[in-house]
This record gives sequence, structure tokens and C-alpha cells, in this order.
Amino acid sequence: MTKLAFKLNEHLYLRDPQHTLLGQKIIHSSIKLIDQLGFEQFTFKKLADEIQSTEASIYRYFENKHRLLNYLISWYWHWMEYRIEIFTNAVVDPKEKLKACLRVIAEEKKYDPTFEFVNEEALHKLVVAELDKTYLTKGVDDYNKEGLFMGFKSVCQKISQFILLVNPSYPFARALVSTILITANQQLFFASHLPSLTSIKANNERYQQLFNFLENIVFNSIQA
Amino acid sequence: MTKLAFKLNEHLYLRDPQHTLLGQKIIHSSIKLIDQLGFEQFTFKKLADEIQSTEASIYRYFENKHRLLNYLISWYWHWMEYRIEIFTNAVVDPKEKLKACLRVIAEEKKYDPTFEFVNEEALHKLVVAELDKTYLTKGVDDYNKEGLFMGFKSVCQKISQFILLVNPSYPFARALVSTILITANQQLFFASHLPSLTSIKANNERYQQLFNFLENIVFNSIQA
DNA sequence: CGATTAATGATAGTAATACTATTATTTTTG
DNA sequence: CAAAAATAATAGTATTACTATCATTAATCG
Repeated sequence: MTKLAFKLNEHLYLRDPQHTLLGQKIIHSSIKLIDQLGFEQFTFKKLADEIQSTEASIYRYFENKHRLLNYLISWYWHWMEYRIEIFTNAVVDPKEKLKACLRVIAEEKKYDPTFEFVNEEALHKLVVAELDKTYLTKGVDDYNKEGLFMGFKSVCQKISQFILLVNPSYPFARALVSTILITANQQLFFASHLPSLTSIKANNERYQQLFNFLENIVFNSIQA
Repeated sequence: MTKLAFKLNEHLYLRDPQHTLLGQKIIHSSIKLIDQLGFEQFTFKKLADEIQSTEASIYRYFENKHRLLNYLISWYWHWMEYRIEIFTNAVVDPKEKLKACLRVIAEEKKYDPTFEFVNEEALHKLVVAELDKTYLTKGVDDYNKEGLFMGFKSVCQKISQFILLVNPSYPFARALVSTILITANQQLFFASHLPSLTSIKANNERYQQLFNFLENIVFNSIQA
């Protein structure tokens, strides 16, 4: 039985959770619980109860809940990069490559059966609500040295390269990409909770509106 | 003695801290401590020790530390709006008005002696690092109903109006403004901590680079 | 000016959290 | 089957985020 699994940075976990039943339960249920409760209210105790295990057992997989959050979010970015590769590989025109990236970023996230124990829909909601908490911490420099943010950085770099294919002299490629990656999630959050901060309506077309917004910013900014 | 004080939403505090000595000490030192320790490590106990008071006394001003954070960040946005008004009032041309907003957003924040007990430089660092934590919480809808985010929303609305003066048919004014308000802070954070996520260098010209980036995005996006 | 009221300080206490440690039991693997 | 590894069960600790009570000091007002 060959299963697709991402190779995540080793500092994210103590024992690789992808390869054991308990580990998979931890991933599966922590996504569910963090999404439901929010990261602050989420505890290893509650997770242990949910999967009928113990706090001590979970601590053998993850040093603390902050690392677990980093793990999940890193997993998300690896998945995003994997999807970007799928949808840009066959495309030749740089503008169309870039457009394909924006589609992946803005698309509705649905359960991807390639990865059994990860519910990407819930994971996306988690990323929307908790992403910033991974790096907005006093430990950011240490975590960065350990490579905890490689997933996000890698996606950012990849899309930046596509921008530079379209306009090699655009000076703000990295900044533009990190901006749209983050705002994509934030605007969806605003649409649901703080509608006066966005132009996107919280209806069925939200993902199309989001794509239009990102396309507007990106292609006009780089003068494509 | 007439002092300039912002009228902040009443749900942010239990007792108005602007008008008592203890209240002013709370504001002054909480900015300093949250900036130094980060919000997670900051406690009312530590604040009480710093200002030689007690936890119980601080709790009479703020229900909890999350409200205090909201208070400080709300104060920041009121201050920003006040500065935007100063720098746009005399300007007639809508494009120049908008450009003046971007200057205020991107400028280096320095101590403003108009407000004695607030160190705007430290407050800005606090906003950079902690802003998202005010709304990325399960209580966001309740807090929003109470009006806790009026400061930010008001700034967003004001700048959106300037955009619509420049191009009345631009469909993403709100989204664009919330995006640049947030990314302005984030890009500075990235420049210091995650340089591969930005195009802004962590040198003395960072504020000018930031302005150029914002100008690039905004004026190209709205087709001005 | 003295009395009432309000603000602050001092102190104590509690439930929950984020762990660590130890030992027992089960499961896996050589 | 034996040894090793993983997990469970249980207990314990320091810290946090509060709440409660009462004493003391400061502000205000007739």
C-alpha cells in the first residue's frame, strides 16, 4: 500500500505522525478540534479525550500545541504547492501559469481523497483563522532557523518566479505574493465576520469574487 | 489643562484609563510590556509589578488582557485616522489625498508628544505583531457587535472613499484597503524576521520601499 | 471640614493549562 | 518467544487568568 505523504521539516514533530495510526488520529482530530474550538481553546487534553488516548502519548509526537499547529499549516502549504504544480505543469504561457496559481489560491478547498486522514476543508478554515499565529510570536527567528516556515516560503518563491517570467523587472514579486497569499484567506474571513472590511460577499460566488480581486491586484500591479 | 484624548468604544474598558493616573500607567506600561514580551507572555501580574500596583486594580480597568489589547490597537487606529485627517484635509486632488494616506500608513511611527503616555513607536511594533490576534478569535462576531473594531473599520472606510473619488467604478475598494493596511505591517515584520517573504530590505529606507510598494499596488489596481 | 463614597491595595483562593515524570501494560519486531 | 518500543494510566507542578474579600487611601461634596 503506497501512500502519498509530504516530507515535512523534522523539527515540526518528535515522531512522524504520518506513519502510525495514533499519529494519523492526532492529525485528523486536531484539525477538527482546532477548527471547532479555535487554537486558544484547543488543548492536548481535549484532543486526547477525542481520540481516546492520553496527553502523554500526544506529547511523544509533538513538543507542544504550537508545533502541532505549525505542522498542520506546513502540511497545508505543501498541499498547496502540490496542487500548484499539478495545475501549472502543463501550462506554457507565463501569464496563464500565474493565473492558474491564483485559481488554486482562491478555489474552494474540498476534501482531497489522496490524503485520507486530512480533511482539507477544515484544514483550510484552520489556516484562515490561525496562520498568523505561527509566525507572530517572539520565537519567530528561532523557528525560522529550524525551517518551520519552509512550506509557506516555498509556495511564495514558486509563484514569485512565475511573476518574474511575466515581468522580469517587477521589483516587488515576493512582497506581492506574500500579500495575496495572506489576504486571500483574510478576505474570506472578513466576508464571514467583518464584511465592512472587504468587497467580497459571503455567498456562493465568494471564491470567484476572490479570484477576480486577486487577478485585479496581481496583473495590474505587475503591468502584465 | 486640556488634553487631547480619543473617544474609544465603551466596551473596550470597564473604567476609562485615559483620565486617571493609574489608567495612564496601565496604558503606558502595557504597551511597553506587550511589545517586549509578546502578548502570550504578557500578564496582568507582570504589568502590576511593573507599575507597582496589583492585579485586582488592573482588572477594574480592563475585563481581561484581550480587551486591553483591543483597547491599545483601537487607540492606534484612532491615532492613524487623526493623522490621515491632518495630512489629507488641505489636499484637493483625490489622487494626492490617496497618496497622503499611503504616506501616513507607510511612514515610520515616532513618539507623538500630543499624547503623553502613549509611545507610538512601541505601539506600532505591538500592532505589527499583535493586530491579527484581536479578530482571529472565536469571539469575533460578539466583539464586532460590541463595536470593538470601529477604529480599524473607520480608517478602512475613509481611505476607501478616497479610492472611489479617484475611480468611482472600482469594485474592490474595501478589500484593497484592508489588504494594504494589513500588509503594510506584515511586510515590515517579514523584512525583519522572514526576509524571503518580502521585497523590502530591513534597512533605513524600509519605509520608503514600503510606500513604493503600496503605491504600486494601489494606483495600478484602481487604474488611476 | 468632616463624612460619605469611590478607588486602590493587600491578600487569598480556584479551576484550568501546559507541561514532566513514573510505572504499567500492550504492541511490534527481530 | 523475548526484547524493545509504543502507549496508557496516573500523578504531580508551576503558572495563568481570573474572583472574592476586606482594609486603606484619596476624592468629593454638602
